[in-house]
This record gives sequence, structure tokens and C-alpha cells, in this order.
Amino acid sequence: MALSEAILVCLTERSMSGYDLAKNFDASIGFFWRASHQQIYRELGKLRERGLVESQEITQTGKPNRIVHTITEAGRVSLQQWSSKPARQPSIKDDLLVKFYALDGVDIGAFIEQLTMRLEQHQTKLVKYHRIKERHFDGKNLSLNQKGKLIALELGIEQEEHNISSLQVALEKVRAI
Amino acid sequence: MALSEAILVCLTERSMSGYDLAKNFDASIGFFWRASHQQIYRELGKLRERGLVESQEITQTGKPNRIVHTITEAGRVSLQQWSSKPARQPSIKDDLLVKFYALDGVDIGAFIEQLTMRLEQHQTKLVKYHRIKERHFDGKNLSLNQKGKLIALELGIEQEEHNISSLQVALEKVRAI
DNA sequence: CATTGATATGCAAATGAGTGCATAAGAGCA
DNA sequence: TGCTCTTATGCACTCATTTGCATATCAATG
Repeated sequence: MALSEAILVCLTERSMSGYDLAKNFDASIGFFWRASHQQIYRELGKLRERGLVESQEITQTGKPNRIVHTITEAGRVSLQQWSSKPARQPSIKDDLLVKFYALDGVDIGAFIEQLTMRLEQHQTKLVKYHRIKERHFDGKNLSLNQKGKLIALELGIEQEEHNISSLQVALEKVRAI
Repeated sequence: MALSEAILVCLTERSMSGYDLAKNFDASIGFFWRASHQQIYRELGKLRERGLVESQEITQTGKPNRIVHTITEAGRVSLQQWSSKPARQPSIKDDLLVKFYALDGVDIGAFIEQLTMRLEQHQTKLVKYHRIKERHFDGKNLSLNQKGKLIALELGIEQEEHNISSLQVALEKVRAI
């Protein structure tokens, strides 16, 4: 439900095309909220219908025209209203946890491999987050907006560090079985 | 996609009706994988069609008849095949993280309230997990299956402990803004 | 006696999310 | 010349999820 809000949040920073948004998602808010470009385009259409963004076509030669979306005043108001509504608690939905629940039915070797893969994914993420932090938030005086992003990023870093250590422990336990 | 597998996993323990499953979900695997009773009933129908469960109606007086579902051999096979396929990495999708990304647009007071609520939810969960652990996994010699569940539970406990401490830190940071 | 709650199942509709396919053109490479 | 990559947008379909409704009865509460 908050995909539209995530898009609006991105647009508060600067106006963007759907393509830019898709890339921006990959590099920032998308760490926490993955969305394909199709989802983004569809959502942008809805936001336009509801008057929360304005869209302007920019003619280009050679490539398809860019459609640049700008958040409207109504969009900012709707974003603020959303922000003060209670957040729903996210559901976890992780295949690996379900597999722990059926250990006597799983191929332990394959399972260990999956755990190892997951461990590597977390390590990759951690490195990425650290890089972003060093590049964009290195101690300078930060705006309110940047402070918020930094907190989110640090939450992400701590999360990944925790994931890594607890997965390592779990792996040892599975290996010991 | 793994809702059907989560149901099959539950049924490996014992045969259950849809109602039992819905309750069981709340008390065990549902910690990690929330599902409404409608989803469960629909999924059970599909599993029956695919021959992965068998359903037997038990006549009851006064109440609607129970339909008790039992996992079939084909179900066990399919479960094992699933278990050795790579697990997809879960996406996070948390409203609160999106709100951190738009701190200059949010009502900080309302946001702090939401963070506090979330903190309490994690504390409640932690207590629940601890209770389950003490009741069902207190040191005795455990079956392979129980060992897996225990690891999952301990992952949950560590996760919640981590969530609590990192949320507390984040809360302090937001208050200091 | 009326109301509420627990047991027990399920349909229908709407929204949400995700996957696959299609288009269109320049730019670089072999 | 053909191949692939990048830019840029979008439709159509399917699967997942949520919400609301509907039914039926026993037990307990007031």
C-alpha cells in the first residue's frame, strides 16, 4: 500500500521520470522497498489520476520521450496525512523460516547451501550500505531529511550485521545436527 | 507463494481442519507467516485439487462438520522438492522505514508515537516467544523436527531483541532532532 | 430470554504485487 | 550487418492479500 507513498517521497527530493524512479529505487529507498519498473509506472498513472503528481512530457530525439513527474501540493498534503497514520506491522514471510519448521523433511545439504547463500546476500548488502553511508553521509552538517535517511541507513546496517551473526549461529546449529 | 508449503508443513505434524490450521498458524509458524482463514481455506482447496492433501469430513452435531485434511505421500514429496529449491530473499516493506526517508514532511510527534507502538509490539512478541520456548522446548531431548523449530524460535527471539534495542536507539535519535 | 462469543466453513469483490511480453531507437562491438 | 546494451514507457495477465459478507449452532453471560 505504501508503494505510492514511497514514490511520492522520492519525488519530494526532485522531479523524476519513471525510469529515474526505478533506478533511484534500486539505490536508496529500494533497499527497503523493492519495486519493478512496471509497478512504478502503474502507480505513477494512479497518482496522476488522483492529482498527487503532475506529469510533463519532454521531447527527446532518438529515445522515447521522457515523462517527468512532479509532486503537487495535494501530493505533499496526502503524504503528510499518510505519515501520521499508524504504520502497519510488516509481515516476515521468509521461506527459510518455514523450512526450519520442517527440518525432518528437507534435504539438509541443500538447506545449508541456501543458508550460506542468504548469508552472502546479507554480507553484500552490508557492504553496499556502508559504501552509501561513507559517500553521502560522512559527518557533515546534515539536513533534517538527510538525518532521517541516515537513521534508516544505520537501521539497515545494524539489521544486516545482526542477520549475519544470527545466521552464522543458526548455520552452526544446523551443521551440528 | 510458500503459503501452501507452510500449510503442508503444519500438516506433517498432524492432520487438521482449516480452522485448526488458522489457529495453529497464529501460535507457531504464523509468527513468521501470517495468513487469514480465507487464504487458508482457499489454499487447502488448491492443495486438494493437486492431490497433496486428502480431506475427510467428520460429522458433528450442533456445529458445522469438520473437514480434516491429511498430507498425502505426494504432498510430502512435493514438500521435499520445494525445500531443496533456493529460497527467495524476502523483501522488507516497512512503512516506518519509508517515513524515515521523508522526515521533513512527517509530523514528528505522530511518528514518535508510531515508533513507540512498534517498540511495544516487538516487546510483546519477545515475551510470547520466550513463553513458547519455555513451554515446549525446555532442554529435553528433542526430535530433529523440534530442533528446527527451536532454531527458528531462537532466531525470532534474537530478532526481536535486536529490533527492540535498535528501535530504542532510533527513537532517541529522532527525539534529539 | 436475548445477546454475545466460540466453533467451523466458505463466496465475492477489490486491491496489491509480480511476471512476461512488446515497442522504439541510438550506440558500441565483432 | 547483426547482436546486444541502454534508455524509456507501457499493456495484459496472474497470483497474492485483504475485506466484507453469509451461514449455522452450541455455550455462556447478563
